[in-house]
Amino acid sequence: MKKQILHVDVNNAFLSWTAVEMLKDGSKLDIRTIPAIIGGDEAQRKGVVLAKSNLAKQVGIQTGEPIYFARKKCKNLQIYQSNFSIYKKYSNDLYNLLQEYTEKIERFSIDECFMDMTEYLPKGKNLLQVAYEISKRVKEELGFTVNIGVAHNKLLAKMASDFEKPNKVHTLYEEEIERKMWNLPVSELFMVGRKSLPKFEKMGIKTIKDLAKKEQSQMIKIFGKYGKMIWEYANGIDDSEVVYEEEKPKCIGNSITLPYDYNNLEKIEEVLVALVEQVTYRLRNSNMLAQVVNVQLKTNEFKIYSHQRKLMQPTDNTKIILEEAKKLIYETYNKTPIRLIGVRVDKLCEKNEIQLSLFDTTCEKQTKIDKVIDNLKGKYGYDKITRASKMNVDKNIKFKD
DNA sequence: TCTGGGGTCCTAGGACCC
DNA sequence: TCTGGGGTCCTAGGACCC
Repeated sequence: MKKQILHVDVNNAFLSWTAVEMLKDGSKLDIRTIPAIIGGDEAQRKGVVLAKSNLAKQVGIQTGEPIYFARKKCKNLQIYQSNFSIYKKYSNDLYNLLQEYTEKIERFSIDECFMDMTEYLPKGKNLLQVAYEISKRVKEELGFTVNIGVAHNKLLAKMASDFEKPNKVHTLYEEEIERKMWNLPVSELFMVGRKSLPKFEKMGIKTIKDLAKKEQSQMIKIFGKYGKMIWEYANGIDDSEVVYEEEKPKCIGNSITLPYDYNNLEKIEEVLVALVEQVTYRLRNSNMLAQVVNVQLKTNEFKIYSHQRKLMQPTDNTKIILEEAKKLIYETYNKTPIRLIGVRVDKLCEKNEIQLSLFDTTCEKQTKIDKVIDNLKGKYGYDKITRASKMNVDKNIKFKD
């Protein structure tokens, strides 16, 4: 039986949600109707475009580009700061509304959901009618608009939701692939990024149809697994399921671009402490243990070095992970100016999956300290409680909760 | 490029085992 | 050692997504 899939994608999510929040706060201005972007803090060297209004898009502003360039393209561009706690709230509002239609919802990102409606179509309604109903309700009840892709698999639903925007519903059934999808440039295909584009061009692949018409064996020969996947995508083939049960994270990371390049291991270490504290806090909150610690340094020339090491035992202990991270930093740092520092814990496992007896007794004291601090953070706010070491960190750096 | 931050997945190469 | 072949595990790096 064919699957009945919807892909719901919020139009200009961060910008729309900011607009709705501002209107709710009494603003007379709807920033969706002017050239506007959501961006990071330029003073903190995080000045990239995170979202744009349609008018900003019309002058050629692109997501991910430096605000500096965006401003050049548009003199009267309005720039608003991102606020992820607001985005999370609106994302949840959307998810709750969608849940009235099916329990099989995959939260693909903060602003995108896949819905498997196969066993959940209401009597007398088809998939397309449900899509229109959702579209209308989201706009009326939540105040922002979505694009909805209607198809028989996830890939085609996702491609469909990317057609004309905003506030549109599009179908992409198998018999429509040739007419609606094959004429698009191959760069529009999901999972075709800027690195593979030049390679495709050399092979004479310009459109999705060009890719679809290549021999699959040739694509596999050149690109391996990746080649197989995108050839199937170009042909509208995708049998993956909507993953509606919440999955445990596989890694947890935190990184920060520094306000200026660091040349000094001590300063790097101070930042590292704050990053590790946040990562291990989240790790404990998710009831997981880490088996691998990874650190990452980005130089002023954007070269990225990373080092990782497997731990003797899985842990969620701040001190153990910090010690490992410090060692890794010593091994990674080669005295070039550092632009970004990152810490990640990897190969996570469930806490109850492993034997805790030995682990518990060897670092009982540290575990208790972590617990006390976590409780205080939970009670008074993450940023209100801090270890003494973090007090020394550059006052210019704004860490995240 | 004056180029963020959070993830997932894949691959190549080396170490080590029998 | 002028050293085979297959398998697993580990690390570094890179591609892609939003």
